[in-house]
Amino acid sequence: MYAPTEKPNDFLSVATTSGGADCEAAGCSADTSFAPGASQGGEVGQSIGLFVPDGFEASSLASLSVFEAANSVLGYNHYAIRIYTEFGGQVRGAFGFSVVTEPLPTNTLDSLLIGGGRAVTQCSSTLFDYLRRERPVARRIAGVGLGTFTLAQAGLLDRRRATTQAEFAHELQSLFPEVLVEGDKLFIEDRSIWTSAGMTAGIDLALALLEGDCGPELVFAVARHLLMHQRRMGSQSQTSDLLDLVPKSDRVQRALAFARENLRLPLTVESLAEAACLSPRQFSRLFHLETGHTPARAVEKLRIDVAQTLIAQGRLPISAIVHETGFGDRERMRRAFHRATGASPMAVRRDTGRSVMA
DNA sequence: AGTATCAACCGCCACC
DNA sequence: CCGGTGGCGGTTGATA
Repeated sequence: MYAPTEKPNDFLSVATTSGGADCEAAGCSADTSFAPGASQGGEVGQSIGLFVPDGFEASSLASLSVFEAANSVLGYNHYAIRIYTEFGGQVRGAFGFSVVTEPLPTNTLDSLLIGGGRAVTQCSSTLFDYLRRERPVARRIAGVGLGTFTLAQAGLLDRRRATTQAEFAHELQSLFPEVLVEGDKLFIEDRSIWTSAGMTAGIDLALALLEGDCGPELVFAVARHLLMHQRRMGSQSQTSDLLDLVPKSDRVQRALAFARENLRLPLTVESLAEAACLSPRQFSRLFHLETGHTPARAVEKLRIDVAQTLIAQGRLPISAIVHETGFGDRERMRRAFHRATGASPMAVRRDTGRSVMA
């Protein structure tokens, strides 16, 4: 659960002077009315900072939307959200737009996220010194996507488990042999250092940070606010088969949406075909053509994915998860898990308990 | 472990 | 003729 920070905050005053429109768009209102350490509605605010290097990718900013949404759901600024560069001022993203930033604060940050990008050149040694200095002070530090490389270069990931975008995992490992790279995970936490894969995995990481602060109920509300179909756990593979389920036609998309929303129903090919307004035969054919999966297999993958998430959360008994995911009975779910993961649901629960929250 | 049943899948063909 | 669609029937695999 959330532990209030006792640290002073000298950077909030900077925010009122240098926080520009870009900063406000990311959720940090220039006239933010709360200050960490002071109560509002019985809650204490926390500072979330994102460091962006020159040439950062826009997806680095996406993780901030989680904390912005949390503020929106809560109805007040529980999180003070800031974007930083080494010395403040404008920084240019990989795709041409600029963001107004503040200089990195000292001894004040509760959580620091590090963004990255393909176009990012060498970061300065001052930054690495800063990260090494802040690591024991900040409650948690996270490398989002290629930001993992910055943490590795600063030596923060030595003998720690870490992940990054799958296509750069090999490079990360060869450049930094001391890092225990797990290139297929969505996100990993190892002793308060978090790392994630690229793109939307940063959002999943941010949701996990939020859950640590405020509990699962707020996370569910924020996920709904962000119109996320389902949350993904860190242990899930970046190359999850679910990511392949991106059909081109409206009709197959309708059927998939129907399946996601009605996972508890039997979901036969016939019922999915009806949702897609196609004959079962044509639906089957089209579905396989567009997703590379047969309808029954895709439904099973959806069920397993949701079941894995619920199992990892550990809040529901297996029998309730069986019902929620439409498996019908424990034996069917156990067999489906064994087919997909080679392990039983209980083994997955034990495994995720170790690897996600370790 | 063996068996019956049924849904899913897929090749083929016909129709529009 | 071609592409999209639907029906039929055999095979396969999961389940009871």
